[in-house]
Amino acid sequence: MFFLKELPTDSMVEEYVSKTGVGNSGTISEALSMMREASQLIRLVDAYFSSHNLSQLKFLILVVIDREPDIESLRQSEINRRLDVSKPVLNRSVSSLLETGLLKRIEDKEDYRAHKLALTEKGKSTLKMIMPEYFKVISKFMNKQI
Amino acid sequence: MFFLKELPTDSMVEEYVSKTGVGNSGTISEALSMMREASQLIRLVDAYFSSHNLSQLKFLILVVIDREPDIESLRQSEINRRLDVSKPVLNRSVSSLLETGLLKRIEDKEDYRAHKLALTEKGKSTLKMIMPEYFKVISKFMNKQI
DNA sequence: ACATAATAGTTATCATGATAACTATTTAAG
DNA sequence: CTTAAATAGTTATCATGATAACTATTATGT
Repeated sequence: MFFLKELPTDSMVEEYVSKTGVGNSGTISEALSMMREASQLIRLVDAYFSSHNLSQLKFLILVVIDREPDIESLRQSEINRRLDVSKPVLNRSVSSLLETGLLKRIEDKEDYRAHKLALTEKGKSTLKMIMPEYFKVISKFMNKQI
Repeated sequence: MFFLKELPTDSMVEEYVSKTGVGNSGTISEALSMMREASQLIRLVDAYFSSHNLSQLKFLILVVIDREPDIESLRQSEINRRLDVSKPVLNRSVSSLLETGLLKRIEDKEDYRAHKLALTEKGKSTLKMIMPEYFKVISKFMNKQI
C-alpha cells in the first residue's frame, strides 16, 4: 500500500531526481500517482469484498475457476499459476472458501498429491451476486479520478 | 493487492459488463490494469525496503517529517493527517523506527498527551542512502511497462 | 529399478494492514 | 467551574501478505 495523501509536486520530484541523479521526474511522478490511486481503489474493493466475507484473493480464486472454458475444476497449483500469490497464502484462502462452502474438493485420480477444486452452487451464485457491485465500485472510483 | 496474472480481455470484460448492466468496459479494463501494475510495483518497492529493514510506510513516515519546511519534528497525529493509514498501524511503525534509532521522541510541552517525533542523524542518513535506489526501482519498472 | 529431482500441498512464523476499545489529557459547553 | 466531548496515543485482536521448511507423491536420469 502507498499512503501519502499529498504527493510531492513535480518540482519536488525533479529536485530529488537531480540530487540523486537517478530516473526521470515525469516517470516517477506518474508512478507515485498510480500507486496512490491504485491503493485507494484496492482499499475500496477490499472493503466491498470484506462486507461479503470475501477478499480480493478469494474473489479471484472463484473467478479463475469460473472462467475456465471446458473444465469446471482446477488444482491449487493450477490456480497458483494463474494468480501471482504465494502457495501458503493461496492455500489459506482456498481452505477458507472450502469451509464457507463456496468451493468443494474433488479427488484427483491422476495424482494423489493433488485434488481438484470446483465452485459449489453457493460459490457460483455468490460470484454472480457480487460481480455487478464490484464493477460499480470500480466505475464509481474511476469516474471520480478526472 | 491484485493478483490476476492474465487480465480478462476487453471482450470478456465487455461481456460481463453487458451481463450485469453496470459500468463501462474500457474504464473497468483500465482499472484492472492499473491495480495489477501498481500491485507489482508496490511489491518491488516493498522488497527493496525490506532489504533495508524498512517498509513503504516507515519510509513515508521519514519522508513526511523530512519534507516539513520550517520544523524538524511532527506529532504522530500530524503524521497521521499526512498519511492515509490507521492510527494503530502508524503507531506500530513509529515504535519500530524509535527502536531502530531512525526516529527520536521529543517532549511536547504544549500537550502532555502528545510527543514530537524527529529524524535522528541515522534517520537522515538512511533516508539519503535509500532514496536513489528507490527511484531506480521505480524507473526501471516504469520503463518496462510499455 | 532405484536414487534424485521436482511437484502438490501444508504448517509454522513473521510483518503489516484493519477496527474496537481503552487511558490520559485537553477543549468546549452550559 | 465543572461536566461532556474531542483528541493523542496505545493495546488487543484479527485478516492477509511473505518465506522457510516440512511430508507425500510423481517424474527423471543413470
